[in-house]
Amino acid sequence: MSDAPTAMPALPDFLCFAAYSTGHAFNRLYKPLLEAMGLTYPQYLVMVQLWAEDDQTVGALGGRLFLESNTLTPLIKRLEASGFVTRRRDPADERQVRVVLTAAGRALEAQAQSVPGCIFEATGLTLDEIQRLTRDLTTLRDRLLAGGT
Amino acid sequence: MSDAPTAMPALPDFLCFAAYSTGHAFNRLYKPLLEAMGLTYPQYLVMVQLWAEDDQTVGALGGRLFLESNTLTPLIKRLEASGFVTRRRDPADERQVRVVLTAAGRALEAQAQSVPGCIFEATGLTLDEIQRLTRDLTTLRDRLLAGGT
DNA sequence: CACGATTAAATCGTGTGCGATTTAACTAGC
DNA sequence: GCTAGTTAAATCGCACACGATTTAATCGTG
Repeated sequence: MSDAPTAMPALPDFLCFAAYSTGHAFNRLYKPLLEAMGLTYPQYLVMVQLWAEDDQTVGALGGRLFLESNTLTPLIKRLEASGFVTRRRDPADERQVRVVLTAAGRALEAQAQSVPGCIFEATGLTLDEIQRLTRDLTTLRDRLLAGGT
Repeated sequence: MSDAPTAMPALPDFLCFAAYSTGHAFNRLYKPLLEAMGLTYPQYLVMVQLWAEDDQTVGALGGRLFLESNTLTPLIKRLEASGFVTRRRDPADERQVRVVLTAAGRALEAQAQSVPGCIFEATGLTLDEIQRLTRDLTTLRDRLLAGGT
């Protein structure tokens, strides 16, 4: 095993800070694009999932986003208030709430088509570089989540 | 230039989501370590800066963290309430507030010595891999921040 | 069938992030 | 040396995150 750092490193050397600040930088870049559609970034992530597969439970959405109902319930209620989704208890299991797109929610996908391209341009990276970085980060994230257990 | 994606990709393919979720995973890993010291993760980032150089203005701290006074002022007030820093107007320029470590704040650095090592272990990466990923993310972040102008 | 254990959402409180505005202090130009 | 413009913090409102708890529904075992 390599040596762990002993002295306190400087801020720019923190991998955690690089991830933290890059996440916020993405959020700032997305904000004006999504604001035009009436979405926040976490709301956009929920919509992306519903566009891929409609009629999902809160738990299923949260499982892929690594978020729980304490965060998702109010977020989805705001999506409902905006008219993009409806929420209803699953008749087969009343514990679960199923989230379903409205016509307006489905229509939003067309407007969102240009968003990934805009973000891609701003990264200044090639598709290969993006894929590698995404893979590396995903691996790291899964290790961190496993280590926290 | 490479082609930008046209169809809406799936969630795991989003680089932004990889950064977003990795940031949260780091936060969850840090939480129990920092909680024992009475800090949150953003508060820890401020303390790391003050340990490197004491007596900084809110603006200087925010410049390196990419945060503004709307976020930092209440955060630093909580650090003050916890007894780790003091805040006082700079006599030479009363617009600025200088943040200074207390004895308790300086003492906390010793307790924090083990934190980077714990995080390093959890990443499962080598120092080289960490440095490369940190560099790649920092480059990306700076491009995103520049693009948002 | 009963009943304790488990599961899914919702609720609550605290602490960020951040756009927008406000307040106070400095600076520049006349 | 006065005033317009700029700068630094602070304030305000809203939307996440998340630990902890609560509520309601289902499951498992006898």
